[in-house]
Amino acid sequence: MLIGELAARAGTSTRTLRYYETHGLVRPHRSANGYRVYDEAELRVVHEIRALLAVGFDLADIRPFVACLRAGHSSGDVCPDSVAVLRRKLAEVDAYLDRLGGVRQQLQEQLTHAIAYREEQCLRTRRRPD
Amino acid sequence: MLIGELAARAGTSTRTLRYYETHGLVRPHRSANGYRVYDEAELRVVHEIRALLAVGFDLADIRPFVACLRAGHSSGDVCPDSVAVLRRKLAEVDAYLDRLGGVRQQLQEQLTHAIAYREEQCLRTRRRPD
DNA sequence: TGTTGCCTTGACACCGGCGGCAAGGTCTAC
DNA sequence: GTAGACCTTGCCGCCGGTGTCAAGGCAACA
Repeated sequence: MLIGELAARAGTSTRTLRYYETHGLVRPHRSANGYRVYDEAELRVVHEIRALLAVGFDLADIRPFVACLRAGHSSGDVCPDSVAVLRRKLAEVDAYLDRLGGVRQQLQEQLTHAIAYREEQCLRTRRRPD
Repeated sequence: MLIGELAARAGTSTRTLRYYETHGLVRPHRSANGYRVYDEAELRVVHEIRALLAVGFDLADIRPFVACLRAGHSSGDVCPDSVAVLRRKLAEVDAYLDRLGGVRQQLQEQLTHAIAYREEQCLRTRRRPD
């Protein structure tokens, strides 16, 4: 399979596949003319990468999952390094949820305050019309 | 007040203040020698900018708040444009919280699955030790 | 007069995941 | 033989807020 076909089947671009390669995630061999040649298993790898990116992982975080697949496991999740990343990411997400909850609350308060202020101004204007 | 003093008092850098200026948020006048001169009110403006940045606003979102302060209001929140931004941001945060909740759940499931798989492998190994 | 310490503008660097273009090689079909 | 569709490497651009450096002007004090 050449790079264009893999890109099409994985729903991404050739540019992206080359980018993953420079980061050690995808590993084609080369045909005599220098073209990248991918075997079927790489399709699965690319899907794993895309799924994890969609969740918010960066490429460095994804590496253990790819290694896990490459080691022959049917899921990229089950190797120790992957589990460690999953745990860390879960903690990060929890922390971010906390922070975002605080932000939400602050925004809500600012909004409430602003609206109350505006209504008060409105009433005051009615009482003393220009 | 020159730029260095404002930076020190606002807890930021001169580079940052100049950057805000290019984006129309801070407005110094100039002394005869070309130096930026800030009056006291600008300190308040910079604090407003920094507070909103910390919450996750970008500079474009912050503009109405600064304009509101500059219009003489004691809070940057109370003008219509600021309220509109607050509403929009609140909606964005809510959407993001939703999405992040989904991500959290997916991570949790992957983790649960991986751990279950590993335990099963562990037991199987015990039953058939090499 | 020289040093120090402020100020000025301008411009490059960073991060991450690509998009997109250029200049060129390769393969296939007509 | 030539058109077109693929492939190659390499490099710039983007986004946003800031760090940092260069080269120079200005103020004040010894």
